[in-house]
Amino acid sequence: MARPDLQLSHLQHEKIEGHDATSRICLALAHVPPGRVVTYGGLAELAGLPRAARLVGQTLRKLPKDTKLPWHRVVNAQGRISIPEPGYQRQKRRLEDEGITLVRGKVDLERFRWQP
DNA sequence: ATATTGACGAGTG
DNA sequence: GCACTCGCCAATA
Repeated sequence: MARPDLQLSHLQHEKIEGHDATSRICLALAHVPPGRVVTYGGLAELAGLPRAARLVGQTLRKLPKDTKLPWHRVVNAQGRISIPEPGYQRQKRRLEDEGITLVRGKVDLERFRWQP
């Protein structure tokens, strides 16, 4: 992995192709707008890596704590937060701060899923 | 080079 | 809804 955490300013107009898996995932993630969410599998597809949902999880897991990337906008296919405490609370808080509410522990994907 | 490991997902009972 | 299995795939060990 050449670049574990790319800076947003460097991502904006960069092409997806030609990067390693980690970079492509970060690039795709940087495009997910506030107030919307994507699933791990969905992000993998956006990154051009179909069926690499687990790789997305593995990649997000090691992002630096102070990353500017919207890691919190990624939930699992059931709309549930997929990380253990204390991360769970951190992510939930961040989502709610963007107006994304969790009903019975789940995000309503019908309403908040982002589709470019 | 082989085996294990998941912030996963779809299918089944 | 819950528990389990199986397939997936790159990173790690």
